[in-house]
Amino acid sequence: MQIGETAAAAGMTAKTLRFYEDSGLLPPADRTPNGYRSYTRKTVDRLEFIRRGRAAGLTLAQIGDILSVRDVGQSPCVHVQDVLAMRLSNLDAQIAELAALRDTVAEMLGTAVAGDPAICDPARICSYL
Amino acid sequence: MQIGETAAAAGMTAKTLRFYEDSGLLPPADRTPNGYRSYTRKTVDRLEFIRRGRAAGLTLAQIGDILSVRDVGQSPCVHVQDVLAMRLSNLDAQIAELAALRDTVAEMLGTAVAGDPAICDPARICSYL
DNA sequence: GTGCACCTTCCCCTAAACTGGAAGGTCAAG
DNA sequence: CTTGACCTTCCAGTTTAGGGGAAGGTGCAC
Repeated sequence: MQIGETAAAAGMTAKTLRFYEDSGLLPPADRTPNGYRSYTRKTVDRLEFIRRGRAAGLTLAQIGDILSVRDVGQSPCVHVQDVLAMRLSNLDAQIAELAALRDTVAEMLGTAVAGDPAICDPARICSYL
Repeated sequence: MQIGETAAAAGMTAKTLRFYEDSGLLPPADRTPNGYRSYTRKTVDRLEFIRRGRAAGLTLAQIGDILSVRDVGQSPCVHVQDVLAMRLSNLDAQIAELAALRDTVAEMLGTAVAGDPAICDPARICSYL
């Protein structure tokens, strides 16, 4: 597949794929004789993984860490285990943090819905937030 | 109050206040005869509102929308509800993605632990770390 | 009258994750 | 043979939320 088709399949632009290659999230693409990048279905899978990570609010660097561990397969390497364990606890911490924020926002929203808009005092802005 | 004192009262820096003024989140400050910006307690309230919004993960643009609705004399409550509801559903989606990713990583870790660490070649497998 | 801590504007810098555009190569269709 | 849709590299700009630091004014204490 050419870059545009691959990008479209993953819901991205060709620019983004080149950017990911430069950033090390994608390995240097195979080239056809004319110099065009050539991709396979596996690239689309990888891009979708990246997209899900981005949707989860991970940085490209964090996603890259996970991918690079994934790239060595199911290696029994102790260091890989360490990295994975660390990623896992980072993820747990991040989830806990977001969950706490979620509760805070839900509470703000609860207050907002419970309040009578007519009573909202413009001078104090809005006491919900 | 001078800018530094006001900023400190809101847990911010003077730079941030000037930036908020430039960004339209604060109205152009009153000036003392010597040209210094002069603030009142109301400014601190506004800054604290901004800080709470930021803590909830709202962008300055979203906070600015809420403030500008209030600034034309309308109660921003309904708008605040909308923004908070949207933020809440963003958070839920983000948490769900992170949880799915967490499972993936946990599974990778399970596979890694199942292997035999003794056959790990640190020079080859872990060189990218 | 000199420090010192404030304040002012101005402009540049940061990181992350792209996006746009220029200048040019490739290829199938009409 | 040319048009149009692709592709290539490279360089530059955008956005978010400020931070750094220069060059200079102000005001109070000693």
